[in-house]
Amino acid sequence: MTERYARIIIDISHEKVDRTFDYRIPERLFEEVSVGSLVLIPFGKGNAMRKGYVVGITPHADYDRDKIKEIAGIVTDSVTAESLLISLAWWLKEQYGSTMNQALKTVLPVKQKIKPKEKKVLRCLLQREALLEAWKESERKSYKARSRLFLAFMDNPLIPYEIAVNQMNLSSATLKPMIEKGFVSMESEEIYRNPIKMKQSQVPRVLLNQEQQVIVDRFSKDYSEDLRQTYLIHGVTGSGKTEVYMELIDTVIQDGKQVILLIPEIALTYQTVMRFYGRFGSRVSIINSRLSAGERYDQFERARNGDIDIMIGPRSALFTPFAKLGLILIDEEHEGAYKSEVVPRYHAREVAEKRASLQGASLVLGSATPSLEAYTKALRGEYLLFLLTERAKKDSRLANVLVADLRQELKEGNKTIFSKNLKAMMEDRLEKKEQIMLFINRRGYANFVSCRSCGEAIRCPHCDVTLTLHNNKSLVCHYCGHTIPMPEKCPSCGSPYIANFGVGTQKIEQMTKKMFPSARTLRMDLDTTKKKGGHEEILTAFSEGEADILIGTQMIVKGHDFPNVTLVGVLAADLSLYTPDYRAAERTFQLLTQAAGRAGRDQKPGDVVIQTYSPEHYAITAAANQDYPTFYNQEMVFRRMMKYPPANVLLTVQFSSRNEKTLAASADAVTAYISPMTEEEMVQTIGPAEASVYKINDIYRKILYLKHENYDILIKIRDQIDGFSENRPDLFDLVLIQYDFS
DNA sequence: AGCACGCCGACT
DNA sequence: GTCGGCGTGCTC
Repeated sequence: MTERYARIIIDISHEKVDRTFDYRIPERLFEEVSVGSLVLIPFGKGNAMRKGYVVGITPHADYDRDKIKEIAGIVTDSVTAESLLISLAWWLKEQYGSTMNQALKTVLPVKQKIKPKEKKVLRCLLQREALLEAWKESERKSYKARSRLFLAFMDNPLIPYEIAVNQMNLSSATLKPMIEKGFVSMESEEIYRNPIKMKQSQVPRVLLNQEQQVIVDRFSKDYSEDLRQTYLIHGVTGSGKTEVYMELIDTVIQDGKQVILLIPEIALTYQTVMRFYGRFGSRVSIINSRLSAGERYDQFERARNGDIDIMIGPRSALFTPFAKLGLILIDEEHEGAYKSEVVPRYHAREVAEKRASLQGASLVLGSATPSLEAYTKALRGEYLLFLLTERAKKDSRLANVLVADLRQELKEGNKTIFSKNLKAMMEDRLEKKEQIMLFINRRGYANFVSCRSCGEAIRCPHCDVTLTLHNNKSLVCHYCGHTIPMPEKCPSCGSPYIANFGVGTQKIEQMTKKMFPSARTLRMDLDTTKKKGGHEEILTAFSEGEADILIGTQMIVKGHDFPNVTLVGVLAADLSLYTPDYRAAERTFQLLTQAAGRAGRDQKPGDVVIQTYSPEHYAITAAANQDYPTFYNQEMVFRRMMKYPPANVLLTVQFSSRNEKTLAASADAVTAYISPMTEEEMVQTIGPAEASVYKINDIYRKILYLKHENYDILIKIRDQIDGFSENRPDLFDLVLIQYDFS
């Protein structure tokens, strides 16, 4: 007789039980129990019934046969969304390499806290006299735990249960008899949270142009015919993708289904939010990283209860527990923020595809500069591609782009950061009272400080990077935050001639003020937007015309509409082009295209000046011509030649350790161990090599790259590495191995 | 989380 | 000796 066992996670959130337990599946439940099921199981000494999630099914349990208990039953009441998310967690674990717990925490972030709405409180039932008496008694008998509690009650008759357990180290073994004796009572206090307050304004429905209408019509037709697939909308900046999204959302919620809209956090501005509120009112909810765990829980709860139909948010909104999901939209699909930086290192696009297929939902991706991955799939016919080539606003045209060759400028003796053309155009716009945006892909005052005598750069003692000068008085490490005051003289040779190199936003601002003394400038970078709402504040000030020139990093090129901006200057396009990353050209193209899209959003024509030392590079010429297909073809030649994604799958294995020697030994051992398999399967192996920043926070890192066209083979190799490292604690106890697929 | 076990001081 | 509080460890 065959037996089946289920691997189950107990529905209690506590570190100690944060793992799987095996249970026998009774034959009568063979049909019903599958990965993702929510089941009832007897747990612990008292066999108390608890909920558990089935995360795996095996024919053999690796636990003492006699001690294994049986699943008591299955929980059926309306848990579809939850069990679906559990199976999604399982998929995440398999696909990206993490533990089931890490995957579950990603998918059910609110499971961390048990019912945050309810807060348990201990109330003292003794009067002052009796309390004093009880305390003396417990002191005399040296009942330490009780004594601590009584003492605390003297100050306050109400003590949160959590504090009693965690800080006062009281256990239920102590509390239970005290409750029975009537000394204390346990109460749960309801805490009501205010829902987000937003007024609903009536936004007039915009008439779609023909290109937009084509998308809506096709989607609606497919949707009504129960055809679910992935669509890629490639729309130039300002082509009105949001209007299309709203129509698609409308189609789906009219059908009684729910919608998730993913937006990069940085683009989740007040303006955007208000547009959706205006159209869909209180059926919309928003999550962002500033919400507290409780507020977040509430929003997910509202989704679960069916109080809302639309969830808008960053990556994590993907796990909104909608039971009847009909559509997932990913705006700015190419954004790096859609890739998780922590284990499991999932990509929202891939997870969205999986979730959509699990729940029978459609997926719509939108971008002005699609990722090579998405565009490749669209060309292969896996996605349905739509184009939006016109700007939605009447009379608004794409900007004229001019590329300024900085090598030439230098030859002609121009040592400022502004090329002739840019300077002339800036003067012209200031004259006309039109606005200018200056874009630089760096923050801080300068890249690094170095000595002109000995050439030594000042470096972070914990990380393998140079320190960055801030406000001309302190040096900050951008990796670990280590800060020292700007030294008077060179720490290595003592020479007083030390100075900053490179250019940052602060320096640009200073130089701009020098060159255009009458212009009012605003600066926007990580430093000026650190405080809450700083972001919004600066953008609002600029859009209300409080400044003539906005200087900033990446963040100024996202989203916002500034009708009065007619000139955009990209000061050094090369900065992102020569980073040690195979995506450098793609990212540069995207940034330049987005930046160019900021100019001339209204009737007034716009100009863009791209300053560069590599005017002939295809990422720059293609961006200047707003020519995505040419860029795509060129870049794909490079990716195919180098076997980089999306031509191949790239598995990055990162080894990290505080001990440099152990690190090298373990990385080499792994490489040697997998070499028979990599040779047989023709997997291209690079490394192990030191990471581009070898040391961060005193932890050394080495990288091993594996390339192959077949995902499954790389997964097999990953599993081999996992097995190997588990069997060699001598090498891997102090080494952390992390995987990343791209 | 919640139960049981074993340790240890207090009381008879 | 016994009783009972307290801290810890385990739960398939």
